[in-house]
Amino acid sequence: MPPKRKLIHTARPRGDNAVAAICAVVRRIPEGWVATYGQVAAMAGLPGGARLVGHVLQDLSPATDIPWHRVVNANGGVSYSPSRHGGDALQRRLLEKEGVEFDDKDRFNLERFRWPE
DNA sequence: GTTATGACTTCAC
DNA sequence: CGTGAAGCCATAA
Repeated sequence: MPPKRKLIHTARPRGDNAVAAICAVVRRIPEGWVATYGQVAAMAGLPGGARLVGHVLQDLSPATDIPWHRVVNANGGVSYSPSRHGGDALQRRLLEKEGVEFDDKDRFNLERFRWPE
């Protein structure tokens, strides 16, 4: 057994560890439900890591089995950005296919579709 | 090392 | 209900 490491004063996993934690959480989101970036971050043990969640999702392979489209922002809507190259529109389409209803402001009832855990 | 940017959030106005 | 500022963390230049 290697000598004990000098110091690990962080209870918050970083790096690959964080990526794995985030993926594990997102994978648990049931079909027809959604979770916010902040919610996913908190569940992964990364309070305040909402932006990190976004970066992780952007790095995912296009053929990933992770339901990335069920991760939305705190306004109850899809986060639109030019850097997504249309992936944002795809996200909305996938959500609608799973039963999430958008209003004319491109938002849905977060209280109703938010993953309860 | 610093600065700028981004699939974010929250609070003040 | 919209806007702006500050906080947050990783990445790119």
